[in-house]
Amino acid sequence: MLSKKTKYGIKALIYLAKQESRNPVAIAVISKSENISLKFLESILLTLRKNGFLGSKKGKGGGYYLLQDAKEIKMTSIMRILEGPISMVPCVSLNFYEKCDDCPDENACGVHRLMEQVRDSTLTVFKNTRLSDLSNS
Amino acid sequence: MLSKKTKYGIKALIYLAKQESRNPVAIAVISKSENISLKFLESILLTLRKNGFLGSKKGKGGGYYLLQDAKEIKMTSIMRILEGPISMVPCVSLNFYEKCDDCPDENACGVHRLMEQVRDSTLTVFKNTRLSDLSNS
DNA sequence: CAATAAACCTATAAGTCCGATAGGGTAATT
DNA sequence: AATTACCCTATCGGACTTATAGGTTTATTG
Repeated sequence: MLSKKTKYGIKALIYLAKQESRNPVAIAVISKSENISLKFLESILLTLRKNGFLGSKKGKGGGYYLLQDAKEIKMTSIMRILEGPISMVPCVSLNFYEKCDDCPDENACGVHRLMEQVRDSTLTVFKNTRLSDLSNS
Repeated sequence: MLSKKTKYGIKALIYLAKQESRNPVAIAVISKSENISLKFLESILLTLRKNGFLGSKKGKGGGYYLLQDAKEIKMTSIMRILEGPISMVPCVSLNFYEKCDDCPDENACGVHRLMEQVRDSTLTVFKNTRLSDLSNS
């Protein structure tokens, strides 16, 4: 399941990508437009800023803005920051690998092989989608 | 994330598919072989039986066995029984659809469109994989 | 027919994680 | 100086997952 954190985060990024200028947009504005709890969104945008996606400006007229062009932002990187692993199982994760307790031999494990395929197909979608693909139209 | 319930369920099904005969296999046997908590596995096999995947036999010499040929069992149906929705978001689910609270127009939602693609690509994997594909080799 | 084996069923405990809230701190504008 | 809006930490309630406990029923076997 996609967490609301990720869902809201992507929605906010799309919102910012739709802006014509790169003027800061206040959290409250995004929050109202997208029906997202203000405080929750606050924490999400904070992590997006800390991870280099967003810049921020304090004080009156302040807010968040995209640091890169939406065409340059791959969904893989957004997903990994907000959601964490893309794989359904840690033993198949490229960026968040963990061994299974129960499984003595990954190569002999059918679940492992199945989940590798799922990971690859999902990854293909995220790799081929940029933020701009979601904000246009 | 794939729940342990699903992971264990699939492993048990693979184990049963690997049996040469269709003689019943006791839960305890599978539990030990696959390092799965006995009681937990018990409840998983029970739901698999109630959903028509497994038959069971009580008493001494009893256990569980596959009802269909492993070639006939699609991963989609296993996943939907054990894990529930295949989509990452309810608003995109074919079998477990739910509307989003926040989203006024699904077609205008970028997350929605992205997750449709993820659903389709994952679904393709599950549709093209049968239990026999995981138990052979 | 008694003993045993193994599936069946319900309840519940323990733990974890998510979503949300609270409350104040800090920096920039007016 | 006052206001605005981002920054940061802590915490809470609820939901879900994993696992355990304990007993019931059915079938086999000696």
